Amino acid sequence: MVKITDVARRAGVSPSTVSYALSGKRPISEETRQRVEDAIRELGYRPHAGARALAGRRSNVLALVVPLRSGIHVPTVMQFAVSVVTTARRYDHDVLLLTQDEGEHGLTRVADTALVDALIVMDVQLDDPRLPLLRTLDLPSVLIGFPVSSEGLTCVDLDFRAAGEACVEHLARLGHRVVALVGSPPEVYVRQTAFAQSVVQGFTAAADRCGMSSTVHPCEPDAAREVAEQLLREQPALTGVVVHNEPLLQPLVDAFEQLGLRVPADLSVTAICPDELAESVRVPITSVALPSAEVGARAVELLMKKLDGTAVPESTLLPPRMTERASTGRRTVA
Amino acid sequence: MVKITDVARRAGVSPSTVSYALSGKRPISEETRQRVEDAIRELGYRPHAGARALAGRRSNVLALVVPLRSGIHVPTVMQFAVSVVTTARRYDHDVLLLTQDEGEHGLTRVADTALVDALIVMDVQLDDPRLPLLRTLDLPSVLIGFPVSSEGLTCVDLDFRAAGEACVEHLARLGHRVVALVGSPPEVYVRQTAFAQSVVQGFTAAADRCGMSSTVHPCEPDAAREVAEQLLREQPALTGVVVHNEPLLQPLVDAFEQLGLRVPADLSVTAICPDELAESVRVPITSVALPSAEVGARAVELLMKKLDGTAVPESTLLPPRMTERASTGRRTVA
DNA sequence: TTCCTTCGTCGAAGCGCTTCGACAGGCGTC
DNA sequence: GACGCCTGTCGAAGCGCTTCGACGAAGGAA
Repeated sequence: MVKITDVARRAGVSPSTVSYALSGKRPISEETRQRVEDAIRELGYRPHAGARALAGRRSNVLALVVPLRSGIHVPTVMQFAVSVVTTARRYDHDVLLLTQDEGEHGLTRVADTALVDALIVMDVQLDDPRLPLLRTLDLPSVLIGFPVSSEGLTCVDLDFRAAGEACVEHLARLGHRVVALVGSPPEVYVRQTAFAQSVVQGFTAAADRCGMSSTVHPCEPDAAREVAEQLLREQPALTGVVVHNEPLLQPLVDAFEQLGLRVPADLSVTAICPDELAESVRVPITSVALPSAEVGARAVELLMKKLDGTAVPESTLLPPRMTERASTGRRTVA
Repeated sequence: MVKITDVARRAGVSPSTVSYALSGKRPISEETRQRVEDAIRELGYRPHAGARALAGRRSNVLALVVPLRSGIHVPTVMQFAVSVVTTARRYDHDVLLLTQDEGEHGLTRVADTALVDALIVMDVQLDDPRLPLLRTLDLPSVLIGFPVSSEGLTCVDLDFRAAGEACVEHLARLGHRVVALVGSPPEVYVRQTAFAQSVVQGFTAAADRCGMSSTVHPCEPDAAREVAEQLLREQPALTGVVVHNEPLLQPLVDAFEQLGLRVPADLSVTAICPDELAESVRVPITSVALPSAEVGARAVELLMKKLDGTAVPESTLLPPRMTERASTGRRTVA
């Protein structure tokens, strides 16, 4: 293994000079820096991560806690994780993967052993048991999602409330008067996951504001047909649907069509989902994008600022971005 | 931060004794061990990961390289990753997440900086550019999937060839004579991904051996309808289908039914996919399980053995496990 | 009894890096 | 010209842990 003393000898300087040339924490003359860089290249030097972490009190590793529970959309999680890793690499950090099942112990462990410098926690619940811990831990952290109170924490997410509103308002502008929200599976609401509730709130508030009649339907991933039938039965005047349930989107559209409704002629459908998904449905769906990659990148950027000692806002709500596609149209008077 | 000297003082022993009590690398009297453990508990001691890595030349971290490319089934990857993390934790290791886009540099980097002790590489291609690197790197590694030659490497995977055979043989036993394989998207074959090719080989070989007529159809994820139509047009005598393409499974079954074929009365369908998926289709599918969790666990176990210095077999092929469900039946003579 | 082991513990020497204080030399200022 | 002040570099002191060699005590073999 080639170490810093080898580089120093080769460049004709002291190890500390090599270190400073690398970190830029003290001025080094251009000429010396060049010699050091050459030596590093020639010897193929790579600083030892453990030694660096020990002496520098920074491991340059972030922990990412991913959810495992049912009802979450796996590709979205994965896309998020990849974006976190990619962004972290741009800041010369690596990412340690933790699963939710180690729970709070996992967080304490990686924090206490100084394995990581900071934490990213996904799938935060309104009243998440990890919050007190995160508040006392002296590691910086960023949460994906919003608990009841984000006081003393840093949270990022799509503004789901605004997303719900945007869908309704879009339908309102198109003349629809009766709308339904087909939501996540019931267990997601029972868990009090913030984002699911926010959508409901935004949806309901906007519908009320626009004087529309609205209903909400939590829904299991394989219950497309039943929900479609139920909706038509209970709400014959329904002309607008908002879907906030990724795996259900395509089946639900299929079910409506099988029940004789044309999209968008008879029924306008909007969704809150990744753009990719919205575009892959047979009738491309007008949707508010679920920007996992952006959220991931943003989370890392916030964390880097915090590690620098820069203050960051407690909450970062990404504004919804709606893309009109083929699945929505003006209400045709029956 | 509480450190080993604090523990030592509290227990009335030297730091080295604490270290040995913890690692078990030298005999320690029961009484001393007890005092040390008490001190650790009382003080809440956690060894510093960096210091440990520096002195002990082991970071207790594994790198997991996950694929990002199109055509792979994301939930399967995720399930695999989770299983790797869970198993690694059982051996007191953590998992660093690397994405494929850092490529070989990522591997060299984490190896050279001694950030990790070992590597798990997913989505290996027949002629993977990373192979020479993995052979020369002195870190132990395990590959998921099989390249052309696994010489000097350690590879684990489902025995995809046998899986392909099992599907065909199952159909053969049921009296089917004309079968088709609906495979992964063309790009997967172009990339020479081993597992996809193995399925084709097994499928074809078994069909030949059984005197069946067989064809193979790589297929894009959204081309269900087209493929179904094409199959019926080009092979009117077709009565058995093997699907090796997760996202396509449900749509393909739907398409067949829409074309007037009942499953399994008119057409028997088998698949190679996660059990979970096979069970979630409207007609539960007879399938060979894609045991991501087992593969992940096995990969970690092999790695742990290698880290111990134990020799392990170069290739570990998990035998296919087939579960009969509702989608296959005896061929009804037309 | 003597000698050789084994057991249980300690002290000290590192692991490879960062960082602090020091200092030499060059510059601008009054 | 004396002074202070940057600029650029060095040496040394750790960071918290593991491990090696040493050593006293206890036990067994001869």
